[in-house]
Amino acid sequence: MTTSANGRRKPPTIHDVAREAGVSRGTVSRFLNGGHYVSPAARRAVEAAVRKTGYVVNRHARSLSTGRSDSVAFLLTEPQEKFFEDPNFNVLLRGCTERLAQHDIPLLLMLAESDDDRRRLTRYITSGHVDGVLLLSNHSGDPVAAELHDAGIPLVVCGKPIGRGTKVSYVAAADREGAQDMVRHLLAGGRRRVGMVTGPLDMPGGPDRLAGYRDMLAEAGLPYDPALVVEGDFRRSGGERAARRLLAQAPDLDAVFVASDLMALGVVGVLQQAGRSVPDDIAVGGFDDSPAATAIAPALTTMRQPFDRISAEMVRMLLAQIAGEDTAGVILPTELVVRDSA
Amino acid sequence: MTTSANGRRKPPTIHDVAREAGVSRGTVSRFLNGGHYVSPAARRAVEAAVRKTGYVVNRHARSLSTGRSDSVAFLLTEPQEKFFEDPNFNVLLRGCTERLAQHDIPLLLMLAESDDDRRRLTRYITSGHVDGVLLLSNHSGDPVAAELHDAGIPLVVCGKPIGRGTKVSYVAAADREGAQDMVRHLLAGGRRRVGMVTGPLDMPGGPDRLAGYRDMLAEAGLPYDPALVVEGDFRRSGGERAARRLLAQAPDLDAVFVASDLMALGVVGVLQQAGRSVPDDIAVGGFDDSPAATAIAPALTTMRQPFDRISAEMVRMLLAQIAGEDTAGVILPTELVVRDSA
DNA sequence: AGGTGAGCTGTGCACGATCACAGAAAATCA
DNA sequence: TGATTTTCTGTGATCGTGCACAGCTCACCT
Repeated sequence: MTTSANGRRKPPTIHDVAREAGVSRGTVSRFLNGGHYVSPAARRAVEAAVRKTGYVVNRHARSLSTGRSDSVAFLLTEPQEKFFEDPNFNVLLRGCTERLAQHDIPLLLMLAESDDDRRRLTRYITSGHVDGVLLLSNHSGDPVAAELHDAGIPLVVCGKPIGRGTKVSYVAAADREGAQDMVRHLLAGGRRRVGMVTGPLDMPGGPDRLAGYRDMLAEAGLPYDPALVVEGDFRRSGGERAARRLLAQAPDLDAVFVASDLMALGVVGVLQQAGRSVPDDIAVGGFDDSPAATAIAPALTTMRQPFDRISAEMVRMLLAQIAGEDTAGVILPTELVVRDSA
Repeated sequence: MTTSANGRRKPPTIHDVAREAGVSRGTVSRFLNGGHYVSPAARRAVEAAVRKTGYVVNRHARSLSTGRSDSVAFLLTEPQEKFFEDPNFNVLLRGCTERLAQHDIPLLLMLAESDDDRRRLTRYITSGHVDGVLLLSNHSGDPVAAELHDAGIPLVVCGKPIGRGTKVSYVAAADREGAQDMVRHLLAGGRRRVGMVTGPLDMPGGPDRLAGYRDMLAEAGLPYDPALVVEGDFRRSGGERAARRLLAQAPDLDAVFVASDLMALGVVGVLQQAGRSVPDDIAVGGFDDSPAATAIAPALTTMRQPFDRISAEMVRMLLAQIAGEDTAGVILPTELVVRDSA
């Protein structure tokens, strides 16, 4: 362990360990990677030498040699707050972290808000610093997914991509069917003026949940009334805005299907402030079954997205791609969770 | 651009570019790193060759050669939600990202919740994958800071470390003086039963803000009443809990100094629910001047932490350390922002 | 005894870049 | 003009690993 001019230590190499242990580089390398074909005596000597020298592997050298980096990126291409305020995001992130941890792979969170960030991180990723990318919230116009895919970087996006552009792998919930189930539930409760707050229509989950809503109206023989539908942004504040518009445009509505729980919180709040009782006057159905759903009164009736399975599937597919296999899209079923709001 | 057996492209190297451009590797390398000592003709040829081959630098190889990785970690060693719900965190993170962007350095967010994560990421970092670490929220018992420091990794922590352990660089606000200013303001408003909700006493900002509070009580000749002081956790829910305890222990209190805005939101909410008017019955002073401070009624009187300067200073110090310089601790002044709550 | 295979070990090369160095060409100066 | 500097270029050597290969020892089997 030597000291360089500027006072920063120069870390020991595998060579130093080998010399210290009285064995060759190859033996040390074998010890570090699984430990097969290493005699007990050599093993003990190397263990001691590693401890004594304070050796840690140089990942640049290892990666250069193996072509792998043993790390994965979790890429966000929208303003931080949008994710951070969303309990679903936390669940998803934690799920992916834990699954990857089982393979001893660290997850690096990367935030790309500006175009400048986007370029910098794309370059960073394509230059090999991660083995693959988990991508959240790609707008239909977002070029990042296509760029990474074209660069040959293993990639799994969360949510079914909108534009039928490049053929990227994705994991999504059954948005259309889930929306159908929820609206069916609202109608079964006797509601007839059922409004909807959609997600952004250029984002995963936007159009499909709207389509499910229209499916059920048609099946029930109810007309589609544009005044009953408002586009939101998956944020709480967007839900509040949407609820105010709905009350103005269609004061007689008796139910609302809201395309995310976070927006639903905002909707319920505004409805209550306006003197409407939930669910007596207006039933509210959410989507996600996020932790926030039970944090308000009345507890939110919602469609559960299987976030555990989604994150597990995302990681599984990404690792498969990294291993050289091809993967396609996966759609997982949702489940109606009936609570008090509908 | 060849295709390997499993269908994954094998990326072009600097050698391919050199051959394509009809120059040597050295010339290509010089072109990539600043472009000095490259003739106009060679420059054009290399530019064209890079475009044609789709070359991107292999950062593992570069890092192995240079010893630098040109990336920095932002390390969080507490549960995600704790940061994500805090608007201050967003400001700080964005500030650091932007400052680093000016040097074209990507910021990698790393979350270490479990001990297992902590070990994995420490290993990842010490094995050279980042040039330095910005660390948030280190408890006094948290060994991460010491480990990284001992491993010789450039490191700057946010907030003044509690335990006088290792000598790590830090950037902090003037917690004690800021607390003094706020309590002085409350006393100047005629309040005499001034309570306090502290931060965790084993975290930066915890003990010092409490000390400032006691300073001012002493200066005003008021006794220190333990019933007026409750320890919080810097979270909104913790503020709510603390407020309920304060009301129970000291129903006659007429002011509260809360050690963070987020907790103050919770405190104000509980006080109002209990029928106390803010600021008429009870004045509330916060700390941070987070974006949340103006999101409630009454708008929060608070101590502004100069987050812009804090993030700028953290990045400056980290880059200085990476360049081989030594850095110490920096304390930046706070500023009283008088609004409606006190 | 001789052949076979498994366990273990060391050596050389490759990974893809940077960098120091030496030498050639062009520009400047006396 | 020749001497000197400046610009430009190509060639090893190097960074610290992993991996293929060859060789060596030892146990086991026929």
